Amino acid sequence: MILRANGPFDFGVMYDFMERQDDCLYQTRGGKVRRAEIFGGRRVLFEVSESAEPDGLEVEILHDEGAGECVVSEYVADWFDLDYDLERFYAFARRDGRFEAVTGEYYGFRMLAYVNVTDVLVWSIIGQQINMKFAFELKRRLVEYFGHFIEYEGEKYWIMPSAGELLTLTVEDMREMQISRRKAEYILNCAEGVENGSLSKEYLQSFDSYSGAKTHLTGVRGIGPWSANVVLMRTVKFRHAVPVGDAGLRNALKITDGLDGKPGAEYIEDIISWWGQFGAYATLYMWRVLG
DNA sequence: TGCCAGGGTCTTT
DNA sequence: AAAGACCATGGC
Repeated sequence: MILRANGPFDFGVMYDFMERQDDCLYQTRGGKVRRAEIFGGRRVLFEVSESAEPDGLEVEILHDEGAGECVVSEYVADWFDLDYDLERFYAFARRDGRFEAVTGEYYGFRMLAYVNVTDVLVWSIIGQQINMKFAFELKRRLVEYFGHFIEYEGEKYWIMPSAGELLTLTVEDMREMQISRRKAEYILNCAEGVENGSLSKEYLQSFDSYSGAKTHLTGVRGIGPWSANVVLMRTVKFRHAVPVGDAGLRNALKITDGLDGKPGAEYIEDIISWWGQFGAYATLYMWRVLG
């Protein structure tokens, strides 16, 4: 089946981006992306690739234990953020010189969302203050510990464990994976929140204001302003959300603004205020400045 | 080698 | 309110 985006979309640009990540929950090969998921206990493996039609993508289900096309297409649309009116961001970006090069080079690039709230919470904790390569390795160890995968054509496609399963871990279990003691505590704390509903996707989506949701998230131990904004940006899709203090964003601003050193908090706050409802996409494109 | 990495909490000034 | 210590470890 073919899905179409609300405005510009370039699967090739997305693929190049995804290829450079090392997320164990999807696999890139030969221009196609494969992912296994579980919906209501039914596992499914699907493949996403370039479509013949412009601004769209092709979805093919390779293995299905009863999830159905509808659920998968909804998932993919969410994952690639196909519903966002990207042209509106581009219209804004034309008034900010920082984006001149990147919006041209990466035209049709959209946010790669985290559909699964447990996934984004774990990532926003593991990803705190360590290099990305190591962070992806830690996530891989955590995921593979639970042994959920679909095997297809001799390859394993891993599935994120549920929050309930994460709760069966101890801090010591995660220490053996080289996850720090603090982060292990944070992960358990967040898994508990997903289980009891205080961090469920439904609940986070029920906030009608960005600041209300942010206040709720930062009240959770282990979730600071950076992590809260990662969750709000990439899962709940509040378009104002910017991971304040993000090292990549600061490095990018240093380049685009020709600064001598990294910008301070005040400097960034002013820019975020200017970006307004385009903050999330502005951040994504700023990250592309770094290559 | 030493600093940095897509930070956060807890303790001290 | 703001600044510092500490966490942990790999990458470059």
